[in-house]
Order: sequence, then structure tokens, then C-alpha cells
Amino acid sequence: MGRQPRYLWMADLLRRPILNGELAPGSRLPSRSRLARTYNVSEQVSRHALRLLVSEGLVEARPGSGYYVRAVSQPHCFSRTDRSSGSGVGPLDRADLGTRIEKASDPITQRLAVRDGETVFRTRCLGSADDVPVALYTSWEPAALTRGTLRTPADAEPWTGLLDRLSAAGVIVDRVVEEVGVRPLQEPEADPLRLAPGLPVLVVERTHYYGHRPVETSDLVGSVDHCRLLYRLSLSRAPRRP
Amino acid sequence: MGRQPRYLWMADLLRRPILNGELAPGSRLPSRSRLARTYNVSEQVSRHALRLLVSEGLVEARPGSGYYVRAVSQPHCFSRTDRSSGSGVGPLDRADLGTRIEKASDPITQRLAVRDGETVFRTRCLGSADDVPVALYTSWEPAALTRGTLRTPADAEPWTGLLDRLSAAGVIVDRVVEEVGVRPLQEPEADPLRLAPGLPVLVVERTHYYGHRPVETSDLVGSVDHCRLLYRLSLSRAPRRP
DNA sequence: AAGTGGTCTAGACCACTAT
DNA sequence: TAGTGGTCTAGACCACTTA
Repeated sequence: MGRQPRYLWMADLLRRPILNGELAPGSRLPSRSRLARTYNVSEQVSRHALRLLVSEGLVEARPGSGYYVRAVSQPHCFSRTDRSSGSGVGPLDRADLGTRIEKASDPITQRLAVRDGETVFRTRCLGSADDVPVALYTSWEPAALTRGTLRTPADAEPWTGLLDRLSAAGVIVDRVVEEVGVRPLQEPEADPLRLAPGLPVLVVERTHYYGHRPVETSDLVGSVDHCRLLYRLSLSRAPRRP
Repeated sequence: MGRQPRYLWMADLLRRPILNGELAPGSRLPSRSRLARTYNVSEQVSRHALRLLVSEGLVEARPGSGYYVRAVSQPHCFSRTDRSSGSGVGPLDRADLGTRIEKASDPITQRLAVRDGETVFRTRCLGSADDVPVALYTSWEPAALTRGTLRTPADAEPWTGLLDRLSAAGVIVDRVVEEVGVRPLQEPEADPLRLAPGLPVLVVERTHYYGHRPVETSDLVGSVDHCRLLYRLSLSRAPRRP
């Protein structure tokens, strides 16, 4: 009552038993029409409340069936050390989404330090655990880098380790920079990840270097519920500058 | 048109010029009623499209005024390398929130590998940029570690570099493990960060080691909008195991 | 066949902003 | 005062799942 919109009140009502664990993952919620009848509100109100819970990642909508409490599984750890930069999607079930050649677009030209419109390989794959999509991985690599070596992303067997593949092509990756952030999920990525656009996702922008030259860059877009990043670093504490 | 819902089509229409930079941050979008009239759709369709862009973080709604392209403030980068683990809150304005002694609670005993109820120092500080709170930093350290050294967190001047302080106490930190994740903001943290509880926040759980012994652990809780983590790693690619 | 979620129409009132 | 976004009502059709 009072100041709070009805749909927020209803969302609270539904959220509480979910967070308390009184409603087990997989449970079905009352349908939007049933909620509307029960609480004497318009169907738009119950719809709005339910969609809010979907956007929060608490609830999943199955068209034709109902709204269900989402199962939050144990998060998956992407492990990084200063010895190996880890594979693209880590020890997940990897679904190859194909390699194609394209002209580098603006952010990619900057990250790879190539000329505008330079030809690059774009490779994508989807990492899943127990058939649940966890992370979408997109990698860009200048085509010139491995041309004629039979070590292009298209030639190699589906993902034989980036560092090994480049190493065999004479490119010794010796440095990696990762930038970690969070942003709302964009529409084109939402589909493979089976998440609602707008949900926050973890993003790792990673670039591999051969000396000062960037040789590959990638985006890892991962579900916030399932992804954690683990960095294990040895600190070589040489005498420090003041 | 065909299969795609109209509101998605309209969202695409509006998204393109924003992402291309043709619509500068701060620009006002057509109002929902104007869009509805212009494109001959219901007002619900334009509303749905605009709210989608809001949920994606591209657009901001100012009630009574209009929808505006969001100014994306430059996020603050927390920089990490394999030589130094960076200070707690990085180069932000640091507000000391005090040090106190407490009994280690369950997760902390595990992270510090100490007995249940062991005495630890807890130090907190808040990092801000331009008077906007960016990250809340909480550090735990066994009291036994620096007892009688005048190098306890309470003795040292407000944050004179953890690694230097411990080093002066004979504790040579040589390894750090960071676990990065995202979770909803909890109530007690919401106040200093001036954010609503429930909003997603970036969390870095960091533990410093002296050999195999954990000597300090900390939580960095940062606003998703303002925080990025930058890891610069040298890859010492010794001959790799297969 | 009944029920469900996704989408859509055509209205409405309120509090707020801009002028 | 006119326009705006936020909320809300009362319907509707479709594709889909469930029984």
C-alpha cells in the first residue's frame, strides 16, 4: 500500500520465499493470470513483477509452461596464473561456433594495433557445464599473423590451445593483459547464453602479446552466476622503488 | 518485418546510432509517444523498446523530461601485475574507516587458515573518485602475525602499503591469490557505497601468502559502473607439460 | 482442449519537468 | 500549461506446452 508500486510489492512477495530457500529451484510459480486473480490486480502488474524477477536472474520463463525458480549451480572458476593464461573457456564443454574472416572493426583495430579494415580471424565458442551455457568466448587474431603456416585458427583442430598453436607458427606469446569488468548483456549475446538481455555479465577483455606486439585479443562474456576468475600470482618482489 | 517483435526492431533502430556514436551521450531520444506516432505502433511498443535500452545501460530515463543517452563515466582501473599486487583501493581518495580487533568469523578463518575464534585485525577503507564512492575495502590479518612489532595495522600510519609494512615485520609476501566474482550488494555495505542493496557489485577476494601460509586476506567490493580490474601478466613459458 | 508466456492495442491517471 | 515517464486497466491474438 502507500507509495510503492503494486508490481514491486508483488515482486517482493515472490522474491522472499525464493531467497529464503522455501521455494526450491525448479519450483513453478503461480501463473500471471492466477496471480492477478488472487491479488486482485491487473494482469499487467503480475506480468511486470514476474519479468522483474526474470531480469534479476531469479526466475526463468518457459513459454507455454510457466515461470520457474532458477537453479543456481556452483560457479565455475576460470583459473589464471603467471605461467599460463588458461584456455579460452577453461575446462568446460566447448561448442565451436565457427571461425570466419572479417574486417577489423574499430575497437578491435585498437586492441590489436592494426590498420583500420585489416583482415582478422574471428573465432567463437560457447562454454557450458551440464548443458548450461556459462560463457561466450570470442577471439580475434590478425590473419597476417599465421598466413601460410597451416596454423591459422581455421586450420587447427578446434581449439588446440592458442599459445601452442601460435608458438608452432613462430609467435612466442610472452605477455597477457586482462581487463575485467561488468556490463549489461547485449541482445546478440543473450541468445547463445540463454540469458535475458540487460542482466549483468562478467566481461574479460584479454590481449596476448609477443613482445610489444598484440597478436590476439578476445572477449569472454560470462554469466555472473556461474563465472568466477581465479588469479594466482607469484610476486617477484625485487627491491622496490620508494 | 515478419518474425521479429516490433519492440525489438525499434530497440535495434535506437541502439544503432548510440553504439555508432552518432548520438552523443546526453542527447535526448524521441519520447515514447512521439516514437509511437512516428512509427505507427502502440505506445507500449515504444515504451518496451526504450525500457530495454535502459536495462541495457545505454539509456537513462528522467521522469518528466525524457530519455537520454547515458554518459558512461570513465571507470576506474585497479591495476595488478605479477610484480606488485597493488594497494587496497588503488589511486583513489582514501577514507580510513578504522581498524579494530575481532574474532575471526567462519569464512575468514578458512581464508586465513587460522583456528576458529582467532584474534584478527580488521581494517576498512573507502575509495572515492570525485567524491563518488567507488569501492569498499576490508582487510583481515591475524593479530599474532605482527604482535609486538609496532607494525600492526593499528600502529602504522593509515595504509603505508601492506607489503612494505609486513616486510618490515619480517613477513615476506611472495604470492597472492585473487578470486573475482559478482554478487548482489549486501545491506551493511550499501551505506558507505551509497548504492541500493541488491545491485550487482564486483567482488575481489584477495589473499596474500608467505610461502604456503596466508598472512592477510581482503574483500574489495566495488560499484560495477566504476570498477575495472587490469591484470598485466608476464608469461614465463617454460617447457610446458602436455 | 485448456492453460501458459510473449506480444500488442487503446485507452487512463499521476507526479514531475520544462517553458 | 503542455509534455514526459511511471504506472495501471481491460481487453486481445499467437505459438507453445501440458494433459
